[in-house]
Amino acid sequence: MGRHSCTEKEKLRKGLWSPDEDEKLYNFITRFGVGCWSSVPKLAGLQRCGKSCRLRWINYLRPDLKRGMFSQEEEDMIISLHETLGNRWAQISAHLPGRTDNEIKNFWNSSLKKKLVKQGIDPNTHKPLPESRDLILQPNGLPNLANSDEIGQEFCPNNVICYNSEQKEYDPLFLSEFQESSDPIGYHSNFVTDHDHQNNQIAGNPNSNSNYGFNSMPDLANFNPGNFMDTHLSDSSTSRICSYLSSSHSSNVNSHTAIQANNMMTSPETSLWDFDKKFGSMFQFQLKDEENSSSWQEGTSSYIFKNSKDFSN
DNA sequence: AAACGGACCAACCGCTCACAG
DNA sequence: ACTGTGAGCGGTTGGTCCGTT
Repeated sequence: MGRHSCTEKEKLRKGLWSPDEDEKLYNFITRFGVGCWSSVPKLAGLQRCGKSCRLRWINYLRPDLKRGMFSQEEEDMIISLHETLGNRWAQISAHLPGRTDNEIKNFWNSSLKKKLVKQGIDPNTHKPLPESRDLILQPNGLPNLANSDEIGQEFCPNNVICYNSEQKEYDPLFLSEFQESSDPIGYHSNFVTDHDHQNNQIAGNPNSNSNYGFNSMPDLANFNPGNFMDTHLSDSSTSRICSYLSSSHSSNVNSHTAIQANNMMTSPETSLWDFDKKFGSMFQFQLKDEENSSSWQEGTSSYIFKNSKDFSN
């Protein structure tokens, strides 16, 4: 007898989450906190398995998620942590606040791994590849000057010329790789400063040139809920917006969001989980009723989640 | 303009672990 | 000690986007 996925037991939805589902889950978790995931779908009125809800919350809806491009510091830290921890993404993500294991894993597989290979470093062992080039770049993108005697050209930060010393040929690909990793502001435009973080300006700011799929995000730094239009939204924007809205009363966005998230988790309302054991179906009714009573958060978030594509397939 | 291919990322699957009964 | 259940984790897949031909 093989295992069955949670969606096989009942007719449960799979695939991408709709804004409506996101809203239900977000409202439920912010109200009652994280408890027994297996009863979340029932209580929140979702046709999903608890596992799917958990993943959606952790990887997407959580208000303390950072999103946006990885900074050079984060990149270095991932490489360094991977060297000691291996593919233990959850442990690695524990060292990077606001980043999920899934996000780091994807970043590693899609970008960092290739970058290391091109730098002549085995991404598994973090040691130089046997056939690696003579010029080994450090994780921060700078050349390892310990080997500089063997390098045909001197290292010059603004006018670097790189040679494969076997062929003594100019290697444009290698050069572009170097620039990409060493010039985070210019070429990549993905450098995220502490200042950016503090002002929550990373995602959605068209000036930030984020190429991580948040191009349709609104500029949250200048966001005005009154002028908020449907066109500002994408399916990947909702958590950021909720985060913003949740914290819009405070000038210190990040700390307020963190406190709110913390309060959320320790909310006395989490007693719902005990309550559910006895009065599950009855409470579901009550919960639906409560959703109709509006608060600023529900009002704004349902406004947000209503938008976007049709996910009803 | 259409077809194609690669990159990226969200989400699923299946396994392991922890814990309660 | 054993068993069942739920949570957590890592590998993998499939859809979408975007650049190239």
